[in-house]
Order: sequence, then structure tokens, then C-alpha cells
Amino acid sequence: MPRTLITSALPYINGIKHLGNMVGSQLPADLHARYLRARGHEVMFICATDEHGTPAEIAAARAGQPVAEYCAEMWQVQKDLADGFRLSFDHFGRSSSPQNRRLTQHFAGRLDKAGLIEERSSRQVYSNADGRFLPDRYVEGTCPNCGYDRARGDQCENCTKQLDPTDLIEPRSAISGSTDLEVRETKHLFLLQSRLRGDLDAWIDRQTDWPVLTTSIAKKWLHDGDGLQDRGITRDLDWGVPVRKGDEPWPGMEGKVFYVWFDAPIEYIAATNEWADANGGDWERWWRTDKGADDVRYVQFMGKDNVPFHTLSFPATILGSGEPWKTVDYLKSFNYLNYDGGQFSTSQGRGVFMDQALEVLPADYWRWWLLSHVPESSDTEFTWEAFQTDVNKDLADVLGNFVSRVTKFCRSKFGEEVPAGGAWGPRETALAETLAIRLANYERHMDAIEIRKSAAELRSIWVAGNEYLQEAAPWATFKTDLETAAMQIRLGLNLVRLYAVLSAPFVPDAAATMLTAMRVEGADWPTDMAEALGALPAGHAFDVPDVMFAKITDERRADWAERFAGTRG
RNA sequence: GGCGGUGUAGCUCAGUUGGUUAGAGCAGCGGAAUCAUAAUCCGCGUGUCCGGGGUUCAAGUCCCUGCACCGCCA
Repeated sequence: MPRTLITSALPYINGIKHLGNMVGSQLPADLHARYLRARGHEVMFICATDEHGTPAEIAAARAGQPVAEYCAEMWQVQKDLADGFRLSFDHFGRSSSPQNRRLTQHFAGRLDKAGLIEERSSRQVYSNADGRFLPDRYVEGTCPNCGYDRARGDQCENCTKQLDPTDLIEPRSAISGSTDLEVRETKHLFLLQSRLRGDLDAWIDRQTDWPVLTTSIAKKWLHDGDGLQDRGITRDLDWGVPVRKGDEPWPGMEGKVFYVWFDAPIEYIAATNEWADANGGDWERWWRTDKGADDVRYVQFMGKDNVPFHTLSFPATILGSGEPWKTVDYLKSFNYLNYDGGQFSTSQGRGVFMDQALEVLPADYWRWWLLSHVPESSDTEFTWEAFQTDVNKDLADVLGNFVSRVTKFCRSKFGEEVPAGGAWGPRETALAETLAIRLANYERHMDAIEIRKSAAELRSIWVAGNEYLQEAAPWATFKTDLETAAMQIRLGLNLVRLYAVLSAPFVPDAAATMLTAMRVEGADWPTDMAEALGALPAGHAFDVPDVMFAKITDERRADWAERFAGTRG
């Protein structure tokens, strides 16, 4: 059985993600996972919250909670929302897990042994009032260049000049506002990525089937300017993985933690370990090529902003360890989803957030629209008008109405069981042939993770059912030839079953509704079209389902457009 | 400022290594049908492929340049 390991970029813990975040990682990853499971693959689908770092500490402080407690609560919130969107993770982990702490320390120890870690001293701003070192962006002050009084320590947003925190006039802590700051000498560990440049370059060169978006970003970072830079992998924080060399203490690094970008991707592995600990499975057969992972295909999903970390930093960690870990086989990256002429914005609360989306409509509406418009080759625009017309047309009119017209016609003319009699003619054979071709196209696009094309093909498959009904016109046939009408509607009911199976990766809830209505449990992916269209035999009882997709009215659309235009709340 | 991306029908987008009359869905117009969520099906598109140069027998597709919008800068 083919085995596929799928990871979605990890959502950061400090708040609820918006649809733009989800559409570029978790949602397409889920589509792929569901599809491959339906095709009989053994799938391990992993996601987790990325919990460490300063933003989490600050968010917790704002919420008046200890950071561990805050993260635990937010993890539950994100887990519930993932469930709400039917994201079918095999495990939704936490980068703060003991498994990740152990693995992160293990990798650091290995990298050190390989001579790839160096200690370097740097001068950093320390806030006495806050009792901590401040990352550059958390030092604010007046810009020496333009006089803007809210310049950040890394850059002035007003004049865009790059700054060092010590350049700022009257610097203060962005956390507490305290001006009681001093510059202290502190030591940090650096991962000597520059030494791995040749290995990484060769590794990237081998990925000939990756999207250009992915490899071009990696190449740029490898070759531009001075090339790949060594990277600080530790921070002076409390919240994080304590710096250790594997099981050993790291002299001089007491009280420091690994930088969030060092431990976060390791959580992909650790989350699988968490899964194994919780379910009694073997996680190493997914990750260690010396322990059975040789035949695993590993696919990652992420937005384009995450590509450098997954093509360079994380591979540097893995390759540098010198151990036989699995590296990514295919990296699917996405552009951005824009919201009504601008960007989705977490800080400004602009756009639709995961919790709000589920408040106004069921998951399938969002899944369908977002996946069929996923920003694969360029940025994509979300507008309420487009969302309304597309969803009403595709889901309510084309798919939902197909199910209604078939089941209701049958109930009124033949009763609630699959009618007997009649035999296929040329029209039915032609439909089966058309569907077989379209199914092959659908599979090809789904295999290649060409999501928009997959959605378009699936929609064509739905349309084919309406075309057939329109031409066959069982309501007319019924008046003159009862047997043929029975055959036609029997085929229609079988199409409902087929559509449930094929549509499940995109709209799992609607698919389940359709299968339940057809009184079918666990339908297999079709291999022979004619056979699949005869799966429901004469006499098989079914139920007429409720309207599957209520249409979005102009009033509701206008309402939402207004509600989500500005700030959350 | 540096780097990168985008600019194709009213809208959202496809357009493989340059090659026949530039495509899809939606919207719009006309028709058929009436089983169905006023739902379906069929037919209808001469769009300076952002502008300007250039390479070529041939460019939306390559090169240069200008403009506009956008992103990233650890």
C-alpha cells in the first residue's frame, strides 16, 4: 500500500487564524489527505500549533495568563476550529510537547557534534522592568533618520530605514513602555548554515518537479548577496525548549531557549511521535529511512512566506544531523488570498476568521469556495459577491439541486426505493464513457495536487448528471415508457452515490449526507464506471435528504460584507 | 533602497517547451424544458493578452524599456 506523509505549516498559537492562513496550508493539505485515503493510501496527516516565542508570551501577558496556560487554551480553540472545518489530521500536536523538546535538543546535539554550531557573543537590549532581553522589534523609540516617534528597533516603519535598536533616540520597551533599558552582552548559538550551502544547493537541484515558486525562493536565498547566512538558533526567553546538547547540559547556555524557528519544524516529527505515544503506533517508520520510511512520500503544504524555512533552515537541521531522516519529497506552496481589494490582516482584524466563518455558514461552503479558488499560481481575490454567486451556483444549483430533483422525482413516481426495470441504451453508455474520462482527469489533477483544475473537473462531473437528466427527461419518458424511466432514475440515484464518493475530499459533510440518504456505508473509490453506476441495485431503499445547500441571499451577503469590512469584534 | 511577483473578456482566473480562428466558470442576451432549492440544459464573446521597442517565418508566451499594483527584506 502506498504511504504518504502530509504536513501542513503550523499555525502560530497567538490567536485565531483567518481564511487566508487556512487556504494556503491546512485546507489543501486536508484535501490531499482525504483524497489519498480514499484511493487506498496509508496516510499520516500531521499538523500542530507553533507555540514558542515572544509573540506568544506577549499575547499571554495581554490575556493576563501564564503563557503555558494561554497556549493550552488556544490550542484547544484551534483544535476545535480545525474539527469544525473537518480538517482530518491524524494528529494535531503542540510544539511545546515533551516529544518536541527531546527531539529539538537531540538535533541540536547532533549538529554540535557535526561541528555545525558555534557560540557567538552579541550585544542586546535588556529591559530591567520587564526582566528580559528584548528582540529588536520590541524596542521602540524615535527614529534618528526621520524623527518618527514609534520606530521599531529593526526598522522605522515611517521612513523604512533599517535600524539597530541602539540607534533609537529615547528607546523604550514595546512590552511595558519602560525606558529602563540597558545593553548587555549575551551569548548565542549559531547554526552554520553557510557550510551546508553546497549540500542544500544539490538537494534543491534534485527537486526538478517542484513548483517554480518554491525552488526560485530557495535559490534566491542560497545565492543572492553573500548567500546563505548562519543563523542564531537561541534566544533569551523563558518560553521555549531549554538549550541542551541532547541529554547533556550546554555550559554557558543556561536559561536560554531555542529560537522558535529552530524547534517549530522539528514538531512535524515530534507530532508524529506524539501520535504514536497516544495511539500506540510506530512513528519512526514515517520519518527514519533506516527504519522503514524509505517508501514514504512526504508532501508539505505552506504559504509562500514559509518556503525559505522549509527549503533551507529545516533541511539544514535534518541534513546537518547526519542521521537518516526523511526529507520532503514535494513541497506545495501557495500565494496569498486577498480580501475585497486588500489583504487579510490579523492585526487589523480585516477579513473573515475561522471562527466567524463557521458562525455564518457550514464548513462545506468555505471548503468548496476556498479550494476551488485556492491561490496556486498567483494571488487570488475573495469578494462576497463572487463567493455568493459561485457557491449558490456550484453547490446549491448544480450539485444540491441534482440530488433533490432525482430523489424527489423518484419518491413521487416510484417510491423511496431504487426502481427496477429497463436496460441501458446508447445515452447511458455514452454517459459512463464521459464520466470515466472525466474521472481520469480528476484523478490526474488530484494526484498532481492541481487543486483548481481538480475542482473544475469535479464540477464538470456534477454538470454531466444534469445534462443527462435533461436529455433523458425521465419525467417525459415516464408517461410513455415506465421501464425506461425507471432505468433512467436508477442511474440518477447511482450518480448521487458516485458524487458522494468523488466529492468527499472537497465537501465531506455533504458527501456524508448523500451517502446516508442513499443508505450506503463506506463506498469505495470507483475503478470501473459502469460497475460504479450500478452499485445501488433495484429495490434498494433510500431517503430524500433535506436541502443540502441553502442559498445565500443578497441580504445575508450584504450583512456579512459590512460585518467583516473592518475590525473584529 | 534591494529583491521578487503580478498586469489576458464586465468579474475571478487558465493559457504546457513561442506555432493553426486566445480559453473556462460566473455575470449578460436568446432559446428549450418543467422532475427539482425560480433550480436545469442548449446557443451566443473582434478581448489595443498594461504601454513602447526588439528577436523570430511565427510572441499573450523570449529580450529590453516604461507604467501600475502587490509582496518580502530573516
